[in-house]
Amino acid sequence: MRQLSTKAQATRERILKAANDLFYLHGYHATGLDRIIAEAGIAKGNFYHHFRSKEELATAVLDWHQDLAFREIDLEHILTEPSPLQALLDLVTRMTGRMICDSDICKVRGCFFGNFALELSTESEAVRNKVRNIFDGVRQLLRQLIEKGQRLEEIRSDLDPDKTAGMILGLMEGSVLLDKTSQTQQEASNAIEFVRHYLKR
Amino acid sequence: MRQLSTKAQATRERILKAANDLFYLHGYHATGLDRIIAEAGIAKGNFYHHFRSKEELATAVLDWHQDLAFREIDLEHILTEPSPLQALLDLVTRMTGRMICDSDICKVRGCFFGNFALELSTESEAVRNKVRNIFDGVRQLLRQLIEKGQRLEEIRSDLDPDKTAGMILGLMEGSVLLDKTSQTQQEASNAIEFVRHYLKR
DNA sequence: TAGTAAATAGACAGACCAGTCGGTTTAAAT
DNA sequence: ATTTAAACCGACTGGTCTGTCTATTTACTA
Repeated sequence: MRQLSTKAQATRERILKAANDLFYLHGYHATGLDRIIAEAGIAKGNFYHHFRSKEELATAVLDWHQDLAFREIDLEHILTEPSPLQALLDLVTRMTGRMICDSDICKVRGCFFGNFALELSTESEAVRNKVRNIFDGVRQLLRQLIEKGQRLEEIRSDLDPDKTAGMILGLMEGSVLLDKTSQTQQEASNAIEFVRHYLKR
Repeated sequence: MRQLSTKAQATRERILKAANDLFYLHGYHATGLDRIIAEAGIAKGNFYHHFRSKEELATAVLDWHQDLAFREIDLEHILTEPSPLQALLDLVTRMTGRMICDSDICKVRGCFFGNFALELSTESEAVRNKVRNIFDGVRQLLRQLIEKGQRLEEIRSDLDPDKTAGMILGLMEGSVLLDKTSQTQQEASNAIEFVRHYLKR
C-alpha cells in the first residue's frame, strides 16, 4: 500500500483550505470548482485525482474544518479546565467567536456547519449526516460539562443535562444566524451572558 | 396608470408560489429559473416581464412568504389573545410548526427566512436587509408580548424584554436548524417547553 | 537505472445557467 | 372597430457548471 506523498498531501491540503474559505464565505453552490482550483493553484485533472466529486470534497472539507475548529477552540483546555462551568462558557465563547471574519465584504460569516447544514441537508445525505454527527459531538460535550458541573455543584441541579445541552447548542446556532443576518455580534454575546446566568446555581 | 390585470396577477402569483416552494425545498442557487417557469407553466420571456432578475424574484418571494406566514400563524389571534404568555407560546408553536414538510425527500424543511438568510446574506444586501427586517418584526412582537405579560404578572418581571425576545427568536431558529439537520422535531419541541417554563413566574 | 504508478496538466464535453430579443397574442381603452 | 400597450412566447446567447479524457511529469521501488 503506497502512502500519499508529501507533495500530494500538500496539494490535497491546499484544495481543502481553498474550498473551506470559499465555501465559508460564499456557500457551496455559489462556489464553482474553477474558483477552488484557481485558489489552490492546480489544474482540473489534479482535483479529480484527489476527489471523486464536488460532493466528496464537501464532506472532506467538513472533516477538515472540524479538525481546525477543535484546534482553534483548544479542546485540550476545555477538557482539563477544573471548573466545568468555566469550561462550558469558554467553549461557547470560542465557538461563537469563530464566526467572525476579517473580510471586507463580510464581518460575520456564521457557523461553518450551520451554513453547510441548511444549504445542503436536503440535497446530500452524506453532508447532512456528517453535520449531524458533528452537532451530536458538541451536544454530548456540553452535556458532560453540565453533568460534571452539577456534581461539583457549580451548575443548577434541577436542569436536564441533555435537554439543556441541546438548548444551548440551538441557542448558539440561532444567535449566530441572526448575527450573520444583521452583521452584528449582539445576539451571540447576549446568548453567552444568558447561558452564564441561566446555569449558575 | 394601468392596473395589473387579473390574469397577470394570477401569473405573478404562480411564479411566486413555484419559486417559494422550490427555494424552500432546494435553496436559491440549486433552483434554476427553468425549473421555476416550468413549475409555474409559463415561458421565459413572461417571467422577465414580471421580474427584472432572479434576485428581484428572491426579495419578492420573501415578501410573499411573509404574508403567507402571518396568515398561517393567524397574527390576528396572537394579538387578541387575552393572555400574553399564551399568545407568545402559540406564536412560537405555530412558527416552529411551519417548518414541517410533507414531501417525500424532506420531513423538516427549516425556517424559510433562516434558510434564505444563511445562503444569501453574504451575496445580496437586498435579501439580507429584508430578512433582517422580518426578524426584527418578530423580535419586536415577542418583546411586546413579554412586556404585556410582565404587566399582567404572567411573566417573570426580572427579565429584560428585548434581550429575552432575541434569545427566544435565536433559540427557535437554532432549534429548527438542528432539527433540519437531524430530520427530527426534537429540538423545536424542547425549545417550546423551555420557553414556557422559563417565562412563567 | 529501469519500471511503474502516482501526481499533475489542460483541452474538452455536455448540460445548465441567467438573461435577451423579436415576434405574437390578448385585452383594455377610445 | 381600431389603437395601443400589456402579457406572453420560445429560440437564442454567452457564459459557467461539473466532470472526463488523454498526455505528461514526477517520484518511489525493485
